[in-house]
Amino acid sequence: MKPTLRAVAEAVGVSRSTVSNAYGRPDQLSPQLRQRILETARQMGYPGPDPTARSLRRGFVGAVGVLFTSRLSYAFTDPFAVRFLTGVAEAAERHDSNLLLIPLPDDAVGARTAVENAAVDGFCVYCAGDEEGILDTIRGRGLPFVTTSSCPRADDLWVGIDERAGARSAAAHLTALGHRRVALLGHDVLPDSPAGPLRVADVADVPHPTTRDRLAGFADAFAAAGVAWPDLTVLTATDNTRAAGAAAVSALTHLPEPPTAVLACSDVLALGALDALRADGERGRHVSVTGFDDIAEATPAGLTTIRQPGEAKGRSAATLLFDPPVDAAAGQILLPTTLVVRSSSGPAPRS
Amino acid sequence: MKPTLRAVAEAVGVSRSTVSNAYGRPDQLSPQLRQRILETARQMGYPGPDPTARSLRRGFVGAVGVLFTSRLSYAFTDPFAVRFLTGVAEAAERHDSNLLLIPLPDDAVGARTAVENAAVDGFCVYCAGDEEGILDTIRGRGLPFVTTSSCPRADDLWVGIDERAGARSAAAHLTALGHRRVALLGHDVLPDSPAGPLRVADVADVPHPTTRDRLAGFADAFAAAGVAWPDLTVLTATDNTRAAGAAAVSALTHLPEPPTAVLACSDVLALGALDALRADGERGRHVSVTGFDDIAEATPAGLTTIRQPGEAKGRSAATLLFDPPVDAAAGQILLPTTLVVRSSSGPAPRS
DNA sequence: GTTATGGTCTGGATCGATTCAGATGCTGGA
DNA sequence: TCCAGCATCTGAATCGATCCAGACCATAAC
Repeated sequence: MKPTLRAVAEAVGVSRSTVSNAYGRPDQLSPQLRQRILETARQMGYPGPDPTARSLRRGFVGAVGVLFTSRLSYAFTDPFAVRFLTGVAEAAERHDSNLLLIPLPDDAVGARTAVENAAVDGFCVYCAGDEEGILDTIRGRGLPFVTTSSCPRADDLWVGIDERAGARSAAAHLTALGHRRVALLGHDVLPDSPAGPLRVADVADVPHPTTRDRLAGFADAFAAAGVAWPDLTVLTATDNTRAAGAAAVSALTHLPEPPTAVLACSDVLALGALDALRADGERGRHVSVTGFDDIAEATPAGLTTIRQPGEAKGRSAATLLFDPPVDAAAGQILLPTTLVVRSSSGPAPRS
Repeated sequence: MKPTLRAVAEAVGVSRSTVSNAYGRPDQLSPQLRQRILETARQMGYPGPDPTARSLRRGFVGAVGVLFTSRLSYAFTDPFAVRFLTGVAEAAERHDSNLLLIPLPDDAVGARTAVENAAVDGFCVYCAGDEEGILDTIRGRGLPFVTTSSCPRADDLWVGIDERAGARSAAAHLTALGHRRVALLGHDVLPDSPAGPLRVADVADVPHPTTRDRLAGFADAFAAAGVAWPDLTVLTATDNTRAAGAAAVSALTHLPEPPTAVLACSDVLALGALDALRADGERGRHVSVTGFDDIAEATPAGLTTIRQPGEAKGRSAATLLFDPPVDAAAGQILLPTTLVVRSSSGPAPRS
């Protein structure tokens, strides 16, 4: 067993306080004594104050938790999530904090205990499924947190974009190009539905807030162009991955009258859609595709998409957490989005 | 202030032990009492046992630390690191552990304290600069760890590839194609050197173990083809990023007799090299480029590279940490590498 | 020769839980 | 009736530190 601070104190013949001070408050004891303590500690193989004991006494941990929905390994499949994380990491670093990655199990109780058991000073909530439940649990612990998806209370910290408006501009771009018969592609649009086309009575029924807002934005623009919600095809993917996107879209290619465009709720899904359409040959090649996020792969793929600042989102979130603004109004940060037009979108073929 | 377990105990009129058992060992008390305790706890707003106090007493934390060199935000710029992390995350998940991402400052003392202050049950060391110093600090804490770069002691846990052999096969591919005048590209080849060509007296002088091994592997193959070490151009990039790779290579394009191939120590550097060469126009387009890792972007870019299993590496590392093999020999896992030939490499132009 | 002043160092309380040996009361079997 | 056996609950010790009020001593000032 490794020696404790107490053992070092006894070995040197001083009080525990003094040894503690030798590490944490060098100005509280003479340099000579400090030197002697550190030296014997080294000889005894004392690794320094135990981090856990220290945080218990001090009342803070030095880590912020980042909450992800579903399996933790999925967190990294979306490059946008990685960019967000990069931003959080950057800010955490500046505040000498570590990052604790916390996967949220799908079941509500599991998610609850995950949040309750995390040893952290605060949370960044990146896209949690059961947003409300999670947030309540965090509030229950009395820890500060920042959300990045929708539904914050007025006094919550939040950083995000106008999802709906962003989606609307992507869709407007397509309506301007003449597209009317289109498919909207999201993941987990309705709970437990299989990949492919789906009947969604009302956008409001979609549980996942981000997906809901983006679909609503798409619908807005098409409504303005005279295409009502029931006339839009909705596709659901089983995951937010390229492969799942491809799988969902491949169901389309067999239709007698396939849509002239696919509007995806994320770039990974959009890239998957492109994969599926290209596999379909000449016919698929003329289908327009738009994404959302503007991840790095979007550029070489020529994907038209909505750009949102990923690192900035993460950075702002962590910064809000570390230095909460005195003014509650400054606790909500709205980041800009931009429509980036590339080669994946073009005029609708006239029928 | 949030109530503590003690407060709940007093409110219900039972001992603290009993409340503790209500949470941690339901079989130790009657269901009715347990129900009553949980109910009052809820009413009082008790968030459940404090994670920090719990880990102090229990002696374990439920988190593994992942150690990265340099700034944490860099950890995510290399897709290969992300894949490794994905693998670690997957295994950690299965063992109900969280991931604590730990950035290692460049200075030795900073790195030391970072390792000493991390509240974790063990470490995955992903590519640490001052490998030896870091490992000694971990050993000093008496915590288990797994390394992924070289220099393990015989009784250390390790998972990795034969870096040198992998690099050798990439280089052999190029020598077979007739390349003799080539440049080797790594990052931080020598400490604090500016981007571009560099004089390296001996490969052994390169501090970064992975870079050293790969350069040595390149050199092996060229030595076998009659090209001695001093005749190989060595380029250094300031970072392991695409941009830095491009910057390092752009210095080459102005040479009267540019190399016919660039062998990079990583795919991101290789992609940067391609960027720089393409910017150079027709001339650059005929320079062969090879990478290392086989990240996702390598495929669309047509990059010839050495594939190593990223997720598997991470998964094996975490698994070794959680279930240490009884047999010390099983503590070293060697993963395979494969040469993947794509369009970025071709025959050397005859001069 | 006192009294401030200030630098060092100590003791004991405390952070918030878990653990384990043992107290208590109840049931069933001999 | 008595005791073993079981389920239930308690108390005190413990995990490994940090914090704070005060003790102690030496020097400086009046």
